[in-house]
Amino acid sequence: MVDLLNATELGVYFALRRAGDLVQRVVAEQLRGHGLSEVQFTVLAQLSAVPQGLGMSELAAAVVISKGGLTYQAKQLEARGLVERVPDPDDERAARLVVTDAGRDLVDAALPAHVELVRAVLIDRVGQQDLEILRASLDRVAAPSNP
Amino acid sequence: MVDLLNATELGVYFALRRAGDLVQRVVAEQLRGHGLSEVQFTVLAQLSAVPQGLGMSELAAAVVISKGGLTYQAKQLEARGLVERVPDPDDERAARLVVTDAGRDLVDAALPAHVELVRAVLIDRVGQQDLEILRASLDRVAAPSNP
DNA sequence: TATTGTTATACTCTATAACTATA
DNA sequence: TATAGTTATAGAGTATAACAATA
Repeated sequence: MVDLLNATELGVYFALRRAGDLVQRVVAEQLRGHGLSEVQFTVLAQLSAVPQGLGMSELAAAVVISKGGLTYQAKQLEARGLVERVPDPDDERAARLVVTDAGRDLVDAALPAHVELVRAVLIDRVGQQDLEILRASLDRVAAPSNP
Repeated sequence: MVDLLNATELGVYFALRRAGDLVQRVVAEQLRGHGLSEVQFTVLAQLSAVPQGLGMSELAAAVVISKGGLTYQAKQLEARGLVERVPDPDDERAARLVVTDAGRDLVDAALPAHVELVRAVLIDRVGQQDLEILRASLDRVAAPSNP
């Protein structure tokens, strides 16, 4: 017999899963309206923050996807003119992925509604004074040391 | 120009996404070790709580999956002897899905490690006094009225 | 030898629409 | 007519392993 989770613990677990699933679901649905999957949005958002782009391996690790999987997504995005492959001047093997103006425009176009949605389904549901506690707790859960 | 999210709000959002993703990832990985996907585990867990089983449409709604998708999963589970289709005595059209002893055994076998994992990656990371606040906040996010 | 990235492959999962049968 | 469920189909996405080129 193992230590079972008590009611509060189980409640936290299921609430986290439900909340995470719900936010993910509505966000994914909205992004689909912009022709982007979550992974694609994540890739574009990551690249938008880094003018010089990111190497494929680096990016794959950040997005938590395999190398082959990222190559597939990079092709999809490149075919739509949202990203570009540029050679790395310091490493002949490496290819850096860089967001194009069109890619940045798409992120910029998707962002306002995205923000509105996040506010509606998440921020506005949590009391102002609880936001800080919530973030601190979830940060500990999401900490890099958490395997 | 939209109202941008402030630092705390953005922090909550990203922390929720990261925490949710992390918990989902490690849980999925562990369940794979038991030969179950998350959807399959959810199906078995739902059925384990209902001796008389659930109708396909009912179950599809609960798991948030299409009818066709559930039929596929039901076949997978049935082929492994984890669930059974039983006719509904009250409706000739309907088929109820019922968990078998083997299915219940599998859930029971997976549960202890599952609980341990949830405790390790989630419960133990959140201060005891914050668990209640966390649950309350996430419950509001996950409320049926949302969105 | 190790690493970067692509390719080829195979597989899992999903939604959709058409369909059958019963309500 | 409407609903329960299955089937057929097609598509998206993923990981894996083999590979080529460079470090």
